[in-house]
Amino acid sequence: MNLNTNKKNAIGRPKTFDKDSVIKLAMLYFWEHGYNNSSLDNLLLTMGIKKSSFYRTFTSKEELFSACLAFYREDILYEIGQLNTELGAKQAMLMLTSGTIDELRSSGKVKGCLLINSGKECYNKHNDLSIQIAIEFNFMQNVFIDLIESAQQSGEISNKKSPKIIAGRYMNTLNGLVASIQAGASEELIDDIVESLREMLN
Amino acid sequence: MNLNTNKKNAIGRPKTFDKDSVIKLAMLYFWEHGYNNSSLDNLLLTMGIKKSSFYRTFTSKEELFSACLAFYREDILYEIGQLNTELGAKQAMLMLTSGTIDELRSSGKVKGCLLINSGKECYNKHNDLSIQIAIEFNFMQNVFIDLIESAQQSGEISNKKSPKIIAGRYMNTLNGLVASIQAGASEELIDDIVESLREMLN
DNA sequence: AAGTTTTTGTACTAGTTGGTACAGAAATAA
DNA sequence: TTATTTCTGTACCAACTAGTACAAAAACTT
Repeated sequence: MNLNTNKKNAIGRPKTFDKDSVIKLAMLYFWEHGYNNSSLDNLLLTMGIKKSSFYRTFTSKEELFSACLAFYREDILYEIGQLNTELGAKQAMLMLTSGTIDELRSSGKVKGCLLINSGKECYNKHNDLSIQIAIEFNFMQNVFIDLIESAQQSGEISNKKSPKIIAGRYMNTLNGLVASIQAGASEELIDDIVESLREMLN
Repeated sequence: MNLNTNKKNAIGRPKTFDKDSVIKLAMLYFWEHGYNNSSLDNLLLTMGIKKSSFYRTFTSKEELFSACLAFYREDILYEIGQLNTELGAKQAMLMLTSGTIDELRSSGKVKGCLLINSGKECYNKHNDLSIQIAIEFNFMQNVFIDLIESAQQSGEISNKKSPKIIAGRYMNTLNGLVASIQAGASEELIDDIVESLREMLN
């Protein structure tokens, strides 16, 4: 993707970085370290741009994070879409769980969902961000509801509860699993919650 | 409780504050604001003591928080014990859910479990605290397992799954509920997760 | 070459952070 | 009164925070 495609004949020195690319890098850093624990200096290092360039492109750290939340939503949406066409809706949903466990086994840690992490972090403190997080969260819920619905229609899932209920409970349990892991849950507890997640999609 | 009971004849000016009392005040502040977002200055204000007195009693903010985590565990343990003798084990467990919903309805917010909140906050960043959180978390899990077991024996709960599994899933779902609320979940989603929590204890 | 735009680099601001140092007042026992 | 201990108050410290200001170099179009 050429970042100057639409500006081939622009006057002056051309931009040397793509806004979306640095947003993605920032998003990954935020995801790993959290909003408050991501200092602007560290973000600039991972984005590979200087402070002056940053403030020419973004108005504040908060606005950058806002862009990252939107990017995250789009990114997940794309990934889920890929998994859905490759493996089907049920397996796509199960990948959310197995991906978390794989991450834990390989790195010893789990990052969890950026929206859930940020929801906790911004709750009470960053009102504008909390409002956006709620919007993104509910958007994602609807994506998962559609997945469950199509898995029911294709017969992948025989559970007759409404897609809304299945999706809500599944995602809630998955988010609980991440919290439990991060609080130091035993292998035994983790394994059983994973089992309960699998049962939900039968 | 007289704080000088065991020091009636101590030489010098007697202590004017009780260590446990200020730990409790600090715990409540940490619980509401989180570890990183609780500045020492604000903690000192709520504890009602001066910096010099603080560092005479505690060695650091981290050590204070460690004491708060232990206090929290003991506090919850006592509260659960009270509910257990007053209402029985099943109702005591259900109170964890209804208390969360009551808190949401009356204040518009939920604090969640201090251990879960701190687990997320300290994960990757404060190793010593993470270790302690894991210990406290697993201690609490065992408390809930005992409650489920006694509720099964008394016939309050007819669910035949093992107490470990029921307690694990119940607490995991409750922690997920808090995360969902803080991320901006709809009333409908909240209501159904509460319903699923009730079903678990049938 | 001239004009335009984005880059880098350095320096700075004002506020907050956890923690230290120390003087002096207050409260007690002996 | 004296010794002892804890209290308050004030003044620091060094590190870090998000954000600003501005000069100069670099890369492009015309």
